[in-house]
Amino acid sequence: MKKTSLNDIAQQLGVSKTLVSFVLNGKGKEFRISDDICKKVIDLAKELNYQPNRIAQGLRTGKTNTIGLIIADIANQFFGKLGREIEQEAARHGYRVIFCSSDENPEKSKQQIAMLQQSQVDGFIISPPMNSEEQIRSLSKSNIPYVLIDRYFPEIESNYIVIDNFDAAYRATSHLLKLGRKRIANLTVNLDLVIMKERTEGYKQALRDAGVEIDENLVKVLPFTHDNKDIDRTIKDLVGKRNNKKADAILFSTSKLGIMGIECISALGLKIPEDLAIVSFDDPDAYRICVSPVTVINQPLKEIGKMAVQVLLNKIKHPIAKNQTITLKTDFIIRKSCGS
Amino acid sequence: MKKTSLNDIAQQLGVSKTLVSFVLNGKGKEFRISDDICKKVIDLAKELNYQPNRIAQGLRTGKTNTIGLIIADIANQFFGKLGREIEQEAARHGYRVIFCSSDENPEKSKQQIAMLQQSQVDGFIISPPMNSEEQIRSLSKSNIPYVLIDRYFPEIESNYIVIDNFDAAYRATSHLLKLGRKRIANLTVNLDLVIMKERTEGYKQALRDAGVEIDENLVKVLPFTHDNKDIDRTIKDLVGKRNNKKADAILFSTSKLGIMGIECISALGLKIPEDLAIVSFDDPDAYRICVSPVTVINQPLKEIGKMAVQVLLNKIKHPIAKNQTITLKTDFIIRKSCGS
DNA sequence: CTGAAAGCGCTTACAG
DNA sequence: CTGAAAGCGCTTACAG
Repeated sequence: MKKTSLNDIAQQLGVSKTLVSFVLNGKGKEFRISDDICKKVIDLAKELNYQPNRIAQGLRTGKTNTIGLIIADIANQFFGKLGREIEQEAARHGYRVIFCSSDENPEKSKQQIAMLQQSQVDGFIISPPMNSEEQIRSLSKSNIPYVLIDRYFPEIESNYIVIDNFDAAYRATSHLLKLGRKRIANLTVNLDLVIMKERTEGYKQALRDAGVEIDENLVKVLPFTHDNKDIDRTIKDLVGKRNNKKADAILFSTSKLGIMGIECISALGLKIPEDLAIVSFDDPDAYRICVSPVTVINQPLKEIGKMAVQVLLNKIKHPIAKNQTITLKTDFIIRKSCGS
Repeated sequence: MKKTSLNDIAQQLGVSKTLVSFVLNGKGKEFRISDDICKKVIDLAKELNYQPNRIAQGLRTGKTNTIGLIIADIANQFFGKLGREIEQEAARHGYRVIFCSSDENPEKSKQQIAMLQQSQVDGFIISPPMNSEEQIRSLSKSNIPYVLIDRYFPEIESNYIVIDNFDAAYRATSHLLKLGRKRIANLTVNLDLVIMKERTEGYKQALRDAGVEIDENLVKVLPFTHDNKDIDRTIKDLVGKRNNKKADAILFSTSKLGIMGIECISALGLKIPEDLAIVSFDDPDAYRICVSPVTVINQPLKEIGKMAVQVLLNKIKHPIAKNQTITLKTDFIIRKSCGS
């Protein structure tokens, strides 16, 4: 059973497909097509269950109403929730979204960008992996609408939506200091991205402002491909028995680190917050039900997703629009992992 | 800067676009086009950074190499991980995937199916919400390739990939019985779906086989829109102070229930597993780091995703292929939430 | 071996 | 008010 096309409707009604197209696109009045004919067209379309072929439309108009989304990993709850918000906001505006997980791999994201371009997406929302500057720059050059989320490259003029990482880390660290922690560690990841640096900077500034000496041994940068073993080694390094300058708190820069970290800490038989206080970026489900629910820096995912779509659609509509750079504040949610 | 098309290449080289199309599709040899010309075409394509327009291709060939995926919620880690596997396997075969979250809402999934059909996807992978039988049946009627995952409708002939829910629940319940639990509750959700019934059936059969009387008061069915309050009430009902026939264990039929449940149990000051043993379907991160890491029924997500794509692509290639119905076994992972 | 032509299903100037 | 025609960028039978 072939799908019904505009032409089928036109022929059965003995009118042109121009007319059918006008009516079905709600331009009946604009072209002063008689109500009678309009009704006939609409009724027949419904009867034949006419479904417009969006790719034919896209080919003709150059607009597919599709957004390409590239994130690190949709199975990571941070991106899952963010993806969900983006999907929802996009749908509200009649856009579909094609999801791609880049695994922080610039080769992959490059391929995915090419693939999405071939699919004629109207624009991109990208959480760019490190070393993907060239790809992003080339989007700019080709005048393809895109907005970056979660990360950005200061040297490239882009639309982006990020959070105030410095401020968030500063507040988290200050919180630990206020509760009397002195040897605060920062566990982060070598994604060579400004946002990670900003987090560590905020952490250091808080220490400085409190007159606490910065000990570079307490700043641990893991490869972004870290697994349990890397974390395990690092945690042991920070709080191991032979260490006479043990850390008494850890600020995790990602929840992936945090979740793995908590597993290791438990395995070592250490108690949170007694032996070790903990704060982390992001707020996965896991943090609410673990031994000592985790105090977190929660990102406004709903807003990030919403803004990303809105900024992108605006750019699609107005290609000459100035780039928008939006920095959102985070929520600091105090639970039990820092003691009191 | 306009994108370069087949025609541009043809004109610059003074050949027909037929030829260019052949060469670029690797059919140079098949049509015995001279190596010299082949090379010229390929080189120029590279130089001009030619990107084939996939939607034009799709319009012409009737194949878009796109899969439509409809799941309940991509922010739910179960579907996030599953979606990831599907994306990955699809990419391996040159397919893209459009993600849609239906929120278990048949109205939404209906719209999403229509939208995806209009986008000319080659096939669907669907986790159908309850009351979506008609939509699924109509896909069958229209001969559109699709495969169901996680759930299925016994009365509709479909491709589907599910797990052996009865067996999984049976084993989990038996495990609790072996550890001496007598008053085992089953917390489930009123998704009027066979899979939920099978889970409860497996639970009941295990009780029967162990000679333990089934107490219907211990089977709690929550509305699928449940929030913390619903769970809270239910948990209190099961283990509240005034209850002289308290439950001593709970089998959660979904991890969403389980995560909320553990929050409530902790809030009530109850200890897992001392006061209450716990087993749950699915294995989100949260379960590994909570107070008492949770013993779970883990679904083989990698395999489900892989099979779903493979079965779908097979159906796309061979539209008359018989439907495949695949039931996979689950892993039972013992942690600490049941004691020993 | 290579090219001219038709056509996938739409939209949209243009003409009357 | 309505229609004939061109064209978006491809693929593919057909012809030579």
